[in-house]
Amino acid sequence: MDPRAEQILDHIIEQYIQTAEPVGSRAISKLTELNLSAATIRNVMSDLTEVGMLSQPHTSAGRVPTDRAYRYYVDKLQKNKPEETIQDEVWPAKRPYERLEDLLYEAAQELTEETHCTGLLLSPRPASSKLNRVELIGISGTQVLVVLVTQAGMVKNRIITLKECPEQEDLNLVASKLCELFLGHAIGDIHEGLLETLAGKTDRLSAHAIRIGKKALEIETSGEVYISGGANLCGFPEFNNQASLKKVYQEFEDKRGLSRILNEMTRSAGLHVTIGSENQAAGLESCSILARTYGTTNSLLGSIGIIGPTRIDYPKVIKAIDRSSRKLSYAVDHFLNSNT
Amino acid sequence: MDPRAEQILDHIIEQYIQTAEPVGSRAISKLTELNLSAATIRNVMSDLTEVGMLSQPHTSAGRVPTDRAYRYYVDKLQKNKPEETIQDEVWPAKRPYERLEDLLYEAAQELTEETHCTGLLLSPRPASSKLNRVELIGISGTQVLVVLVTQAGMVKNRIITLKECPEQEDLNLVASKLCELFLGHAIGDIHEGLLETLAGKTDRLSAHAIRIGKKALEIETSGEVYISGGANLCGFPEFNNQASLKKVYQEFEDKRGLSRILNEMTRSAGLHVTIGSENQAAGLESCSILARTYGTTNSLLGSIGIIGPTRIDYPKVIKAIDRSSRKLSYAVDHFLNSNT
DNA sequence: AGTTAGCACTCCTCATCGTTGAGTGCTAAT
DNA sequence: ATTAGCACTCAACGATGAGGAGTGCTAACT
Repeated sequence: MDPRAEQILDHIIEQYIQTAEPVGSRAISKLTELNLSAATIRNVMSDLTEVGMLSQPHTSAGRVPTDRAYRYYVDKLQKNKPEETIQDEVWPAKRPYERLEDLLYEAAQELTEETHCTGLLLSPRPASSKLNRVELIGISGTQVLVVLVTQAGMVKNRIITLKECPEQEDLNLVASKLCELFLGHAIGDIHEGLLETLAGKTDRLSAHAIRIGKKALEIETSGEVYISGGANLCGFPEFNNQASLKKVYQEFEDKRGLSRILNEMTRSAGLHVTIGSENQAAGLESCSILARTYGTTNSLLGSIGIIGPTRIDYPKVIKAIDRSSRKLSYAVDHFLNSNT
Repeated sequence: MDPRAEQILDHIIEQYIQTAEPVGSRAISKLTELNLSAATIRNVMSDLTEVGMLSQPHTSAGRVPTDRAYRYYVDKLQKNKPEETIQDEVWPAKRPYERLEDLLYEAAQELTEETHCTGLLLSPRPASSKLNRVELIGISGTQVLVVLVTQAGMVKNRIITLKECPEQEDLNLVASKLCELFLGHAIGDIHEGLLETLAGKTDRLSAHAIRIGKKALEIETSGEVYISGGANLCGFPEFNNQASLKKVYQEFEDKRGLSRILNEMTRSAGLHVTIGSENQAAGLESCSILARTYGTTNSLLGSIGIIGPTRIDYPKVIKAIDRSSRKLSYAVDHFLNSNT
């Protein structure tokens, strides 16, 4: 693409992000240093419309960037990013955190306030969390309360039902056996395969351990989605009617769509952006989602980011998310080290 | 108040609930069996306006019921209610529930779908829950994971930090001592007073128990608010602008206002209704909240209900809530009995 | 050949202005 | 006490027209 056309497109996008109004050729001619007449800009705009970067609400209106234009814009932003000159951001811990979740929520809320958008957070995937502790507590004839403590300090509990439930003493033995054998392994891995290593053993304890472990370690493979500041969407002109808001809020309730998108984003490190129709969720086709992974140096735990209209201030929001995710990573690292 | 005026007021309210449009004198004259001319109706309407039961959007529009009118209407509905002829509603358990919460959420969702409003649920107040089991699990030098199991089958865990943490063996002894002494007592009561009964004892274990129990049993005194179907509010004509929606959604996020209202409602058995400005929460002055307590015969656990615009179909919604809360009570009872 | 001024054209926006109609309040007759 | 009649109010609607922002095209300019 013509470099001059690129420049013009950038200006149109930035102008539209600021004003939410279709951008005309005159505005670009006046507001930029290009010293080009409106007529010239018009020719370029016409070309950009032909290649699907701009659209017109109606014949005599200005131009609006398409999803494709935002995609191009964001890709360029990422490419020209100053080479990760980043000093680690420090989290000014306001108070000691008891639970990892508290830390995560606070980070998301801070990001929400900073960007005036809606914050998204994907918590660490339980199945990928490393086992630190198992406790089995018989609570009735057939039911056992399973308490799993991960090395990330998260506590999960579930109640499982067994046909025949061993005595509490045996449960304790099974629990400590599981701990001993699988300490530090991902819970999902233990459940999916490692338990089988016990299959050869014929002692009573191992048999119990397999049977109970198979149920006790069955755990969510996706992280949980936390949403903060959903009401902020009511501030955007693109959501000025009930129908458009309803679609998004429905996605906020049935979180499966968001969960899929955020889990997908957590598969590789760094910033991920999905724009408008790129979102694989029916209600989010007029939204953009930006999120960045957080975690320790050698493992991605989850993602933190925001959701807003496709006309979102990408540069500003990306900066905020970068900072946020770094601060959060720092804090999580600190949290984990101080707890082991 | 004149019985005829009452009749007319009822008709106006019911008409307005159906149409969401100001109701005129002609409509009442034609639609009712009263055989009164529009002029007569007008006179009555004028009186009703004077006593604050009706209001006019503008001079030449019909009348709209005020909050006070809805209050009068709901009070009458309650008074004329057929004397609790109620057969217990049965919950057709679709699947076995592992956790009490699952049961509660499903009840709220069912109510939401039935009423097309937004469902509210207040879960049992942890501090009022009766203790069934305590486990103390040391997870680091100074931190102890506390697992509380209530007799309602709810599991709560928190992490507490102790200056000096006893060995796991001692923790186990403390836990079983606490269990033994306080089984079946409300956790809040134990924390507030019962622990003191140990103060006389001078043995090491009792000292530990007081110190740890004071921290371990510190627990929320309010139930948690669960909201289901928030997007449904987007369907009502009264919320057809961003500002009005935003106010309500902000209350959905910072749940303190709703929590206060629902907790208050749970103090006495039965149906509770707060209408418009009666709601002690800034964002809810154009909403009505209806909720009914649920629980076992001798203890109120929480409340289930709905929130919608003040122009809500009170008779229908009240019926739905009554049914729902009875079904839920039945199910909770069943759940508790099958688990002990 | 790229750029630009000029111009006709489109079409949204906004204000104006009757018109309509639903609804009211008042009065006088029943 | 009730009601018919009537004047009045005011939102809603549609038509009309001016204004203006913006476009696309063409012809002239560098």
